[in-house]
Amino acid sequence: MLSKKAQYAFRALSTLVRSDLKRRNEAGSTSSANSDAPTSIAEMVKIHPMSTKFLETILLDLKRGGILGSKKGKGGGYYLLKHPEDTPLAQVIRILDGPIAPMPCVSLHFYERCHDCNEAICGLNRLMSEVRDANLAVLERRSLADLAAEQD
Amino acid sequence: MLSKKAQYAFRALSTLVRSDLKRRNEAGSTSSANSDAPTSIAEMVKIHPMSTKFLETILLDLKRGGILGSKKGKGGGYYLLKHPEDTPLAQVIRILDGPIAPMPCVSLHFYERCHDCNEAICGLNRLMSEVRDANLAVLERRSLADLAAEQD
DNA sequence: CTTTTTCCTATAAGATTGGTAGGAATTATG
DNA sequence: CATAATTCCTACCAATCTTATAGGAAAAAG
Repeated sequence: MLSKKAQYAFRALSTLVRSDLKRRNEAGSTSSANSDAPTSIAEMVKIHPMSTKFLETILLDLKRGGILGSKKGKGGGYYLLKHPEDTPLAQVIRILDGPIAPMPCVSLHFYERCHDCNEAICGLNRLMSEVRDANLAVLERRSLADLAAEQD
Repeated sequence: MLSKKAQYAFRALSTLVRSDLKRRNEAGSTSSANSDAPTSIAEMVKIHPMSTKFLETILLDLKRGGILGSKKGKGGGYYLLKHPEDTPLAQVIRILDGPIAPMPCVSLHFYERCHDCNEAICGLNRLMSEVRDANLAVLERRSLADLAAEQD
C-alpha cells in the first residue's frame, strides 16, 4: 500500500498540474516560466484538506527529488519543474515510499542481494520480477498528466 | 514490499509444493491423501533457514487461511490442501500482508471508502485501479506451482 | 508414559508512519 | 526599513506495525 505521504503527494501534485495547465492555456504559451505562478501550501490544503505541516515536509521531499521548484517569501510557493507528462508516477513513489518492487532482490533502484536464494534460479525471484514489471508498466507509463485528466 | 512473513511463507510453501509433487510421482497417483506425507516445521527450516518459532505462526496463519492442513504429534507436520496450481499467490499475500491494492479505496478484498475524493471521477483512484489490476493479473494467475517450477 | 509435534496466547524490542513544534531564511510590499 | 508571508530545516514524538521470542497446552505415535 502507498503511504499517506505518497497519497497526499499525489493530491497536492494534481493541484499543481491543474495550475500548470491553466497557466499554459491563459498565457497563450508565449510567456514566462512555470515559476511565475507558484502555488502555496495554504492553497493546496484549501483544495485537498490535510495537515499543512505534514504537506510541507512532503513538498520538500519532492523538491529534493527534482520534481518541484519553489519560490520563497510572499507570493511564493511550489511549481512543477517539467511538463506533467514527463514525471512518471513511479518517480513520485520512489521519492516518498522507496522501492516499488515487492522484494529487495528484484528492485531496480533499491537492489539488495538476496541471501536466501540463488537469484538466477530462484522461483520466487522470477515471480516477483514479473510483479515488479507489471507495476512498472503502469507506473512508468502513467504520469502526473494522467493524474489530473478528470476532476477530483 | 512484501513483509518478511510473506517471504518466509513462500519459501516454506515451495518446500511443501516440492514434497507434494514428489509424493504424487512416487505413489503412482494411486495412493492416499496429501495428509499422509506432512512436512514438519523442523524439516522446512532445514531447507530454508529461518526462525522456527516465527515460521510456526506463519504456518498457523496459512492453515487458518485455508491453504494448509496439519497433522499433530509424532510424524506430524503441514501439507497443502489443494493442488499447487489451485492456490494463487494473491491468496497467500492477502492472508499474511493484507491488501494487494495500493490504496484502500481500490481494494477488492479490503475496500474502504475514500473520504478525500469522489471515487467515480478521481484520477488517482482510476490510476491506482490500473496498478491493482496489473498486480492481480500476475498474482491471481501465478500459483504455488510456479513457485517451485525451478530450483531454489 | 515419553517423545514429538502442532496449537495458542502473551510479550517485547525495534523500526516505521504520521504528524507536530519551533524557529531560521528569504522575498514582496508599503 | 518594517512587516507579513512564505519556504526551509531539524528535531521530536506517539502510535502502530514488524519481527520475532517465550512458555506452555493439546494431541498423536510408539
